Amino acid sequence: MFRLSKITDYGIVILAEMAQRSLAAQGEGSSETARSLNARELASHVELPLPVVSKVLKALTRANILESQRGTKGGYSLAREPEELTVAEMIAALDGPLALTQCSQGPSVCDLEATCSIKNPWQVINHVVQNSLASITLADLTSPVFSGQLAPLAELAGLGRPDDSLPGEGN
Amino acid sequence: MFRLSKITDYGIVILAEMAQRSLAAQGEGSSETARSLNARELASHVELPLPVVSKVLKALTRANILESQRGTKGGYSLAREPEELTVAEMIAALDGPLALTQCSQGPSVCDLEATCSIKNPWQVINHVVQNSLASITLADLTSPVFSGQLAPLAELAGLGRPDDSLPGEGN
DNA sequence: ATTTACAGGACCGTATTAGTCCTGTATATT
DNA sequence: AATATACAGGACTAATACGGTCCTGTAAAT
Repeated sequence: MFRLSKITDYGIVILAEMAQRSLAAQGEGSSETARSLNARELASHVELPLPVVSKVLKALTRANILESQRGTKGGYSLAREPEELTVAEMIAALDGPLALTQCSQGPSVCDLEATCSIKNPWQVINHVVQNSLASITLADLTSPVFSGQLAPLAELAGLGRPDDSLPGEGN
Repeated sequence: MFRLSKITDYGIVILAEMAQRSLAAQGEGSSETARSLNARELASHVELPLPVVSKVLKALTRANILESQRGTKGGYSLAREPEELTVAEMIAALDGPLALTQCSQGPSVCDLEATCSIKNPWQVINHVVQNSLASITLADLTSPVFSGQLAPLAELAGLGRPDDSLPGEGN
């Protein structure tokens, strides 16, 4: 169905929440470093079950997107500034590396390798998508003036050809 | 895992095959209209089981990407010139419309709609990817000088930010 | 009338996903 | 030190989706 997993979806929601909180904390004159939030707090803020949130947080920590602190006053905090964290990275951390089709993963993975004549093209397509996702940061996602900010990006994608797919509801 | 379905993968291979054949037919001085190929022929050319190929062909026909002819001398042919058919369309036809996350599909599909603050951003991300895919045509895929042809496209994607995701094998 | 080939589903085994839970380890407090 | 808190890393299960096959019907040519 060409859809991201729910875990990834949740992950981005959670990261957006964290980015906004750290922003708010800065705004009210706290110290620069964002306070770390524990899994329970985050779960209640995004209204998702604790085990799910916990799973996501652990995965993001393994991917070095979050930093964790154990113990009584433990919790999670962003390992980087929101401007430095791309959507592509978040997806790679939670959904695995982007590989739209088998042969994009590397040689000898696809059964059709011998007969298929479009290996390279698929790999390029992969890169195009990858780079699209790498061009959007967590900061972009939480920015209140988001649509304005992303306008150049939309243009970028539009450079190719007008969007003539998705022909209405004709399915 | 954020991967296209095999059906989609096959579909693009099949379409590429058809595009190349119609090109070859033009080259050897046949009439302008490409001869239609039946499912059996196509299956043997791409070395895939007939039922699978048949399934793909039917789906592509429903999506108006192919035209079908029934009966003894029946078969399938491209409904449009390869230059007019985008990868985004092929994917939409076989994998369903691109919706990276639930809330991209439309209002009231996502459980988190009330609390989630990043609806629009997801939709924009969706569009960026969509437009990337819409910028590549079937003709691009079969072109022998493909990598050269796509260079501007790769640049296009690179405009955003260098590809800093996929941090090696660090998973 | 018969043969060929597409149309449109139903169907089922397998693999993936979503979500929960359990055991272990690090840290802060008392 | 003992205890409570919170993360780390898996194992595990039910539900879902996917891949692939097959069956019945309809259109077209001989």
